[in-house]
Amino acid sequence: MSRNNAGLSRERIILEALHIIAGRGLGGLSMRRLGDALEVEAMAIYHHFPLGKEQLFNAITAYVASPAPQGTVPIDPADLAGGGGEEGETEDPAAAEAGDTRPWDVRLTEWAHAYRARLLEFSGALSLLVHRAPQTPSTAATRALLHRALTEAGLSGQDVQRGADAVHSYCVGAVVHQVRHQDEEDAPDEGEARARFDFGLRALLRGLV
Amino acid sequence: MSRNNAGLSRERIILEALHIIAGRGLGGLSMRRLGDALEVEAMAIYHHFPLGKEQLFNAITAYVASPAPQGTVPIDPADLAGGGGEEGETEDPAAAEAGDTRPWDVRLTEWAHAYRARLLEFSGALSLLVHRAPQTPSTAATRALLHRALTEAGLSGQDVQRGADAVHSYCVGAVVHQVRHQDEEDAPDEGEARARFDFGLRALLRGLV
DNA sequence: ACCTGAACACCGTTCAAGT
DNA sequence: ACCTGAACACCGTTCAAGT
Repeated sequence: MSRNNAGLSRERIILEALHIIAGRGLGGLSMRRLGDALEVEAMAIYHHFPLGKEQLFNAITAYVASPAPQGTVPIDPADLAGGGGEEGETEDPAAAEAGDTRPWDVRLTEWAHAYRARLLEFSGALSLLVHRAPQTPSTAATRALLHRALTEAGLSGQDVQRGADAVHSYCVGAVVHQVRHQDEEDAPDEGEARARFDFGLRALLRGLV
Repeated sequence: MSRNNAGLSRERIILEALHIIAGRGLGGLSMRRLGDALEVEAMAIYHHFPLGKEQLFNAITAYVASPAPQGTVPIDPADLAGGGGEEGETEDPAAAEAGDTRPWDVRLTEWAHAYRARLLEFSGALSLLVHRAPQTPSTAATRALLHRALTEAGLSGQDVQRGADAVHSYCVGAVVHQVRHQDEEDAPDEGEARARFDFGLRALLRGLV
């Protein structure tokens, strides 16, 4: 029991926290329980997140809201109150998208589906997103992607930003709506849930252009 | 200090809880602090919410998500796990709306603005909505209103339900988006925030019909 | 640098007791 | 019926100490 290097890392901590959240809900995540799962004293976590649980929540939010290539945990010692991580580690998804020659609506819809899938995968942490908007390479890439697509669609001026906000809002809202109602008796299965998501997304895009 | 009837009620408790949440955030709401604010021992709250904090959270969610006439607190001893209150006390907003002869998009937009205002007013409790979908007279009235409006707009079959979900999703998502980013330096003022909300809502309605 | 272990203030909830 | 007050298990975090 008396080791002094348990191989802890921000990434391991975040992943284990997400695992606990998936199993017991956000309220079931305590520093002590997280320490147990990592086979470490709870206080060891504070060496990696000196600002405590709030900073851990910020990092979890940045991870969940960044549908980047797997393993790309934002690593930044300064994701202080209100901020998120900053550094990615694999190739830049914005650069990969820049040369994409497919129609704007195909690119946008593909992004929306990926984002939706990510939020659903970590739906237990979804409520963290309500009061945190971390800035990561992934969120910057998303903004660039949405702006390029909507500009190509014919929007200009402030309509580009407003359109991007509308698309982003719809995606988050649709996932929240699904998660909110998923325990009801007449809840749709994943096929119908996705069909509803697409129905609204198509309508929004149609009305936007 | 030795009174045994402090005039506590579910409504007073919910209102005081909302006041604490507005001032110190959801994490700042504790049963002990709530008791202090109500000038009562924390344990007195359990007489009105026997299932504890979880039941209180459900009741708060039902209150926030029910933009009914002021003072209409859902009063139901059985808003158990996952459920909300059931009984309203003032006149039925669905009945009031039934004879509304204005165009469908006007009625729908008016509802959306009222709902948005309600969610913004209690934005500190917004994250409670993510995992709770209370059923109240107000939510039933909302469903009826949306279905009537979208049917009048020409939708039919499952498109009515899908369209209603899309509108609902967009409204919640837009408020979440605004609250998420409201502490940033380039955050829009309320005028611009509302303009963005309208921009997306109009686009969605345009694409829906 | 990385982790432990005791300590402190606070928390949700139970339960027996008061009126 | 409505509220109190002590008690219990648990929590986040600080701090001095170990390696």
